[in-house]
Amino acid sequence: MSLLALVEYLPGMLDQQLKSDADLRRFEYAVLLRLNRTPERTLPMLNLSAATFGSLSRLSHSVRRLEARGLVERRRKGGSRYVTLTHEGRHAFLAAAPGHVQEIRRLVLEHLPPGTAGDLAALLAPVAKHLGGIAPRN
Amino acid sequence: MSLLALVEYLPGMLDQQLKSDADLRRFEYAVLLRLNRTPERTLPMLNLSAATFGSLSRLSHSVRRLEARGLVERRRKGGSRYVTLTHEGRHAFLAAAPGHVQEIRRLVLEHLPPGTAGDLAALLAPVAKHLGGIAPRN
DNA sequence: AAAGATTGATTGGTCAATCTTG
DNA sequence: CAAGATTGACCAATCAATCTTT
Repeated sequence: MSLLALVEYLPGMLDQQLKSDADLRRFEYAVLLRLNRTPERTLPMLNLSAATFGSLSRLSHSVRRLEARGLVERRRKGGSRYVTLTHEGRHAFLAAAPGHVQEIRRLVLEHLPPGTAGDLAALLAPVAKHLGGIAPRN
Repeated sequence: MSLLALVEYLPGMLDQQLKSDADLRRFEYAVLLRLNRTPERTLPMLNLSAATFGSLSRLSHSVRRLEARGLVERRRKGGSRYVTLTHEGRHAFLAAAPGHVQEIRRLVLEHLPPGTAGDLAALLAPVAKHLGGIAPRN
């Protein structure tokens, strides 16, 4: 039940913080984060959708908006579409990251019994793995 | 990170199951559940919104739809509005519950290391309590 | 035809403004 | 006026249908 409460509360609260501090949705932040972690700051849509836990359709809409804001660029190459983080996008991500990490710390990590973050990770890792395995790939 | 993955995946998957098996959203299910647990199957909007982790506005929209489907009724009493589960609503809930519980078991509980469900609850309880305490009451 | 990606319609949620009752 | 509740405009996610490149 606590897990379900978290699942209900957390997304909304994280969204609010990101929106008011950086004008980004959680999902948009995840897109920028993944691109920034990648050597060429570039990924094909399909990989990006897997890395962000989102459907291709959701990603496509989201990337269109991010491109309109100048935070990413798209180019076609073969049967795939590559998305690249722009300088402006990188700046937006770097500006948003500390506040967001801090918010997660404030909302979650600080309230775990001391020293149990690793235990929590160990419990949830197999669940996350399973969900990732059966998630709808649309 | 596993927790964040859960928070991304779970809601969508639970919604899908509920929608296809019972034509209900997660939040609507929560509304029916709470009303069903209550002696007179009746609660004022404000209490119901707290019990379902939702804003008053969200609840209001949601209850309007549920009423249109005959699953709940509303009546005004003093400064408050009371929502009551109808027979039809109770049936819908009872029909949906086993499948939903089963889905949670299948997605989450079965993949926790055996005997650790209690540990997980112990870790997350203070976090859930904190989030409940600072959740926006709009 | 298949894989990758996009689009458009619909719908649920959020936010801010508003209504209603005590 | 304050508390409880509703409304409407807007935005993002979902779903199904479609387009494009190999």
